Amino acid sequence: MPTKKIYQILKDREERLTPRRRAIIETLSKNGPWSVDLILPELKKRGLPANKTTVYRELNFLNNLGLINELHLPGRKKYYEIQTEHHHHLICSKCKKIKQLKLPAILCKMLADVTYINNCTITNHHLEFSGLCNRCNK
Amino acid sequence: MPTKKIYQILKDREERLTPRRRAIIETLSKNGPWSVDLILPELKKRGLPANKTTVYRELNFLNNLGLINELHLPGRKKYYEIQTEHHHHLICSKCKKIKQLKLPAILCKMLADVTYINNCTITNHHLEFSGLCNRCNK
DNA sequence: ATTTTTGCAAAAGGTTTGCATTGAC
DNA sequence: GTCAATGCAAACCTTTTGCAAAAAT
Repeated sequence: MPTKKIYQILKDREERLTPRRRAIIETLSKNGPWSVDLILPELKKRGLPANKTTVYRELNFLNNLGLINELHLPGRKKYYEIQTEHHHHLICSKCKKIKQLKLPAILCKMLADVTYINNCTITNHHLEFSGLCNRCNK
Repeated sequence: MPTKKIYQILKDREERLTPRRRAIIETLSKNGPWSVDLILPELKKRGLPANKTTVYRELNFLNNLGLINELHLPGRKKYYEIQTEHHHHLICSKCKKIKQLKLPAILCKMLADVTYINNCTITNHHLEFSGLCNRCNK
């Protein structure tokens, strides 16, 4: 979702667009799963240092509006991503970094088509791979 | 993996099989993702109440030996499962319970066959669904 | 002027660590 | 007898909450 659309949604809902909120949204719009401790230095770089509480609150705010997604990754930290094209993640067993991956289209479609198994209705899925990322694979 | 095999592996490694360790392994061998707070009452039921620290330590011990798997589920708690048949999870959006699911065999095989994407080597995957479980689906 | 957002400090929630004691082999 | 497992308390780390001050509309 482009940042402009997010700003529009916030405006429609009569939510305020403060400098810090804007900076957090802009940061999130860059690739990669984001955790609070990754976001904080980004904000400082942009000349809008914020308290971590603010960032936590902002992430919950955006998540509750459905504008970002919480990821379920190993470790204690919470990670979020702006809702973009459907994709999956690879956690590199060597460098521990998280990369975004896209599945082959056929497989992707097959997964999306799974809507019912064992009397369970399926509305969404998270697929996470482990292995070696392109850098560590060399 | 059957509990007997686990006991054998522990024996081979000259690790001790204490009553509490055995009770924890037996508990884990029952279906479902297990967190510390789910395991504790099980141990009490079996007449072997344990301190939560013990359970945390035991789970790390078993995980480090590769006998159980840590799951990546929403929330702050850690969940583990004994390595069984390959399967996936559904997190019910209504009752929040976690169910085990098996994918259609074709899809399962296709996923397993994904070993290389974008210069990344893939060795494993976790697939987690959200939706409504069989009970909430009625 | 009113309501939200922000920062700070403190609390909460889950997990880990240090250390003395108990128990397995 | 030796070394690992256990319980307890305290520390730890990430996230949340309460409250007063600042900023947005």
